[in-house]
Amino acid sequence: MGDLELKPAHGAAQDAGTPRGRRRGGGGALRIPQPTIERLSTYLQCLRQLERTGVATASSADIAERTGINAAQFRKDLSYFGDLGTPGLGYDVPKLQAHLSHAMGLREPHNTVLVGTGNLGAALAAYSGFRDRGFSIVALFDADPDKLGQVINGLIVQDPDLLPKLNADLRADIGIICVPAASAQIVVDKLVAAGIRAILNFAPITISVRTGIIVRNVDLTSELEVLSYYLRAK
Amino acid sequence: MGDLELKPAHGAAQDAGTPRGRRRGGGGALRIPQPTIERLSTYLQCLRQLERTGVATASSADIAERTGINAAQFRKDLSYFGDLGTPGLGYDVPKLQAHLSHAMGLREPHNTVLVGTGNLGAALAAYSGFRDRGFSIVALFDADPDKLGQVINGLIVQDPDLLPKLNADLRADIGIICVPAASAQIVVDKLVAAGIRAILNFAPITISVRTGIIVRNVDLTSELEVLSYYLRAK
DNA sequence: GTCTGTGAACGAATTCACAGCT
DNA sequence: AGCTGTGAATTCGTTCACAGAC
Repeated sequence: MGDLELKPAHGAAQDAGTPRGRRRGGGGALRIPQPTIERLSTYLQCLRQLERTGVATASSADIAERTGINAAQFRKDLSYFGDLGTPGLGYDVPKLQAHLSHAMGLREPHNTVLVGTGNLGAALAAYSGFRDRGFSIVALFDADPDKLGQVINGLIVQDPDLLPKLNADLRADIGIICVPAASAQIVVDKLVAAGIRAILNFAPITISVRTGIIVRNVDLTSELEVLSYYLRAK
Repeated sequence: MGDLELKPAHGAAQDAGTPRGRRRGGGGALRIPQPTIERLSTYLQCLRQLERTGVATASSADIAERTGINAAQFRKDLSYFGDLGTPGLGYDVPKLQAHLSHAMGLREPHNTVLVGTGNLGAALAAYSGFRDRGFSIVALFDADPDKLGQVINGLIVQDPDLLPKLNADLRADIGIICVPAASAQIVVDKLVAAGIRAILNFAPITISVRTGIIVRNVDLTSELEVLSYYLRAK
C-alpha cells in the first residue's frame, strides 16, 4: 500500500497502467490497438524490401501476399493514420514507408543501454541489425567483476551502479536486460532510476515497473515451449 | 498454382492452415486459444520458481500477483485442462507444474537443430537455458565455408545441405533459424525437407511453409520498434 | 469464510462487403 | 475495372459475478 504503485508487467508491451485508455495527450488521436502496432513493424519490413527491389507501388493484396496478413486488416491498420493509398492504384511504397516510420517514432535514432554481457547480451551488443535500424547500443553494463572493463564491439563493460550517472549524458531511453532471472528486478530498478522509459527484457521472469514505464518481454525458452505444445499429440 | 500450397506464416505461431479450426484429431478435446498457450508458459515459469522456494500451494490470486495476469484469466486458462485446483484452498504447486508441463508436451526432451552461427546463433548454441528446460541443440549448420568445421559448445558447424541426411538419425523436430533475411527461405525449405515440423525464426522476414509446419517469429528489431512507438510523442 | 470453475456479459480485434474514388 | 477506406457483422478473448466445493 502506498509504495508508489509497482506493477508486474505482463504481455507483450505494457504501459503499466494507462487508466482504461481512451485518447492520448491533449490532441485526440484515437488509441491504436497493440496488434496493429506490432503489424506495422511487419509492414515496414516488407516495404523496406520492396523499396530495395525498386517497387514503386503496391496494393493491399500485394502486401497481404508477402506478409501473410489479410488485406482488409492491412487497410484497416493503415486507416488509423489517415488516407495513405490511392483507390484504383494502391500505395506508394517509399511514401508509405516514410509515413509509417514517422508514425512509429523511427525518424530519429534511439540510444539504448544493455545490461548483462553473457552469451546473449554480448551477441546483441555485436549485432549490427540494431544500429542499421536506428537503435544504437551506447553503453554496456555487467555486475560481474570479471566482465568489468572487458571491451565488446568497441564498448567497455561498466558497473550497473554507474547507470544513473552515465545516462545523464547518454540520454538513452531504452534498456535491454540480458541478466539471469535472479538479478533482473534489481537491474530494472537501476534502469528506471537512470531515466530509462522502455525496457526489452530477455530475463525469464516477470518484472515490475511503475506506471509509465513500457516493458516488452522476450522469453526464448517460452517460444520453444509454445512450439512444443503444437508439436505434441502426433 | 498447384505447387503444393505454400503460405507465408504470419503471427506468433501459425500452423499454416488448419481449416478454420474446430476440434483436433479424432478425439474431441476442444481447441485452446493461442494466448492461453502462451500464458501457460508464463504460469510454468512462475510455478517452477514457487516450487524452488518450497511453496506447496498457491491460489489463483497468488499467481495473478506474481505474473500480472488476471486471476480469472488464470482459472479460465486452466479450466481447459480439467479441474486442477481445490476450492477453498488453491492449487498444489508441484502437481500443477507437472500437469501443465505434460499438457505442453514438455515431458520428454526435444531435439533441435540451429542454422546460422553468426553472433546470435552462436550465442543461442552456447545458451544453457535451452538444455535446462529440455531443448537440446544437437547440430549446428552454416553455409559460410569459413564457419564450416568450427566448434561451438562442443558441436561442429556443418553444411546445411547435409540436414536431411543427418536428421534421419538426429530426429530433431524443431529448427532454429539465425541466418540473414536473404537466406532464410532457403534454410526453411531445407529444414522442412529434413523432417523438421516446427521453426523458430529469428530472420527478419516472412517465411513460407506448407500446411502443418509451425512457425514462430522472433524479430528483435521489431521489438525495439514497438517500444519506440510507445515512447514517441513525449 | 475462502477459493475454484464457469456461464454470461462485455469488450476487442478481425473479416466481410460495399460505397465511392481514380 | 481496380482498389481504397470503413461501417457492420462476426469472431475471438477477457473479465465479471456467482453457484458450489471445501
